Amino acid sequence: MGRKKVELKRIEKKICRQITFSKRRNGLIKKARDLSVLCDVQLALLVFSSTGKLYEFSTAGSVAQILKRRRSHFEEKAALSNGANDAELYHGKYEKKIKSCAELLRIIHRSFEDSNFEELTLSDLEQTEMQIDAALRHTRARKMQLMLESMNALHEKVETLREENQLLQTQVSAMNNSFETNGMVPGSFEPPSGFPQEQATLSLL
Amino acid sequence: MGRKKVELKRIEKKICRQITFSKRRNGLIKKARDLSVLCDVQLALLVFSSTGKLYEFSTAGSVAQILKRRRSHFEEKAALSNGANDAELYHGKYEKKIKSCAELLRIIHRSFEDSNFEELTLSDLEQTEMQIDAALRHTRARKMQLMLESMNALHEKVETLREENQLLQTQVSAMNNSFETNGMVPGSFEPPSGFPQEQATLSLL
DNA sequence: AACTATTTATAAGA
DNA sequence: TTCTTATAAATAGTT
Repeated sequence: MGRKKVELKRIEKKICRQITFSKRRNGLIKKARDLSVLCDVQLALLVFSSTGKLYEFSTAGSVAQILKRRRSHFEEKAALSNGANDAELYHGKYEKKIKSCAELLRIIHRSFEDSNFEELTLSDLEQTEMQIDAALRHTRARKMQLMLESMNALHEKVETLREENQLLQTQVSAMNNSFETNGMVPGSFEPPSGFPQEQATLSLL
Repeated sequence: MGRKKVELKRIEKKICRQITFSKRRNGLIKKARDLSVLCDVQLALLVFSSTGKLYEFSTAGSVAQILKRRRSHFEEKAALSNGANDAELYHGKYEKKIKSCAELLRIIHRSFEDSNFEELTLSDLEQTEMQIDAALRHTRARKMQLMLESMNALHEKVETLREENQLLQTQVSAMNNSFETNGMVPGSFEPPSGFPQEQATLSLL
């Protein structure tokens, strides 16, 4: 629609490309807006120019809302094809949980790769979103718990070793003294250099 | 562009609305594709029909890729508007880091407590959302890094102490032997019970 | 940025 | 749904 027909291929002249981009981007956004008004639909349009600039348009106030809705959409689909329920996910036996996790991953994967979204209904979206979010927090919390337990165990180990060490050092000193008071050659069993008192090195922890 | 001009308002007749939706949706996608080809840009288009069906179009293979790029985009933006850059955040001085965090918290607080919360535009809020989300992931990543560093340091400390310990034990044994060969009372400097060999206790770590 | 000759999209009808 | 076609809208090249 112009003075002459244009080929559908990248416009080589940079200036022309930029001008066309500007014109057509506005046109596209106008058409998107018209569509949303005329047909009462929500939509979002994201455009990255060749220079990396981002142009966004959406009805529904914000692109984020559309993306959220999109996420819910997929989550619902996942929920429908999901065999595992809450109880299994959170209170089941070990095998069940593992199975559920694998299931969950599989479902998530499928959700984001499949193309037949048409089969989804909207009824349980919110609930599914909550479930996945809960699963995420659950996983994170468990991870943190394990890490902290591990660190506590390490701290205890360090303390135990340090105490044992101190006792041994005391012993060595006492024995050296004993040697001395018995007129023997002292010093031969001093701790080798490179093993100092080990007291102020743990500031990082 | 049709037999007559249409008003820009919701089409009331459902049948007409659906037909128009179908036509214009296709038109919009075609225009989007043309724009991406002619001007060498990446874009994504998400449309939810009034019946809840999702229609997606994107260049770049998948919508997910565009969304990922969008996320990166906002993260960069957040990083730029944040006084501290990556290097500063990770290797900067304490004060700088604290300042950045305090700044962030202040912004978040302001966002949620100000009486003119209502006056913020949706795009403001969306940007804030993206920035906070980026900060969250940043914080999590940093936390993990520090925890893993800390655990590594602890493991090293344990190893060091264990070696030192072994050396001391060897010393004590040697000294006891020395006492013995010199006809003195042995055993008085044996390690007290409760300090066993400490060899197989670290399976957890 | 504005103009305008053309092409393109599409509303209504079949 | 699909096609047809009159007409509205978008826009390529120009100024």
